[in-house]
Amino acid sequence: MEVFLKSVSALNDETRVLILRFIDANGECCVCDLQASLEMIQSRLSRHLKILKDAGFLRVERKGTWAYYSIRTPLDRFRTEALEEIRYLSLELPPLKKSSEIGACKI
Amino acid sequence: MEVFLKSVSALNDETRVLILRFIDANGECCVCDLQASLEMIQSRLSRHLKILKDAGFLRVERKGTWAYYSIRTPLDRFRTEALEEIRYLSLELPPLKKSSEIGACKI
DNA sequence: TTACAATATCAAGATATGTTGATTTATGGA
DNA sequence: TCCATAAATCAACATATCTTGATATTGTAA
Repeated sequence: MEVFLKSVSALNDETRVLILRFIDANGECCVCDLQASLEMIQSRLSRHLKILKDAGFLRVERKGTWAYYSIRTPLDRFRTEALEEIRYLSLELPPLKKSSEIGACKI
Repeated sequence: MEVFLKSVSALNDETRVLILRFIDANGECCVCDLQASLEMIQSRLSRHLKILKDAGFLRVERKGTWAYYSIRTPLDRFRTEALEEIRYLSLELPPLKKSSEIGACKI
């Protein structure tokens, strides 16, 4: 029950659904890319990324001071279905801004 | 997004997961059966049943003053997967008390 | 070591959700 | 019509969650 509710409550927020969808569509992203692309302040983003990670949807890989988040694989059946459902929601994704690659990360 | 979040938020409560699991296991139940079996006060149960119904998991059929709730069919793919996930959670279901059938419904 | 950049965490306030007891609505029978 | 029962809704309070700005942590380079 706990694990199930943790997954479900992680999904129960529009911001996190958007983050999941965005990373699903664009692949691995670092926090500052997400900040730039999704126009969210850092503490807010960091909080939601942690929730998604703790719920088993995301993994983090640290490279120096950067933290790269990506969809965790393999996902179990329910999380896979949830992601699939999110994949076909009609929501407009902002374009990816790769601030980390062009050295524009000054947040 | 709205529909998805409505489904997800309906699942995001231990009480509602138990109710879904109970009705899934026992079939159509009236509110007073659920009250007796799950030992919940009427207003609490009624609230959660409404949320599950509005989220598309349950349907109601009224017979006189009784309201019978059952799993809505057909369920879409995501709701079906969610229900399947709930079906295999290790939670102990209380036995069904069919108070409505033996005329013991005096709540 | 010191400074700085990227990320994480904390504290406070705002909003949403769950619980309970009281009230209301709806249905059927006297 | 009037009453009783089942169910739904309301109001008040408690608890949880989200947002923001401030602070702490971690890694890199001078």
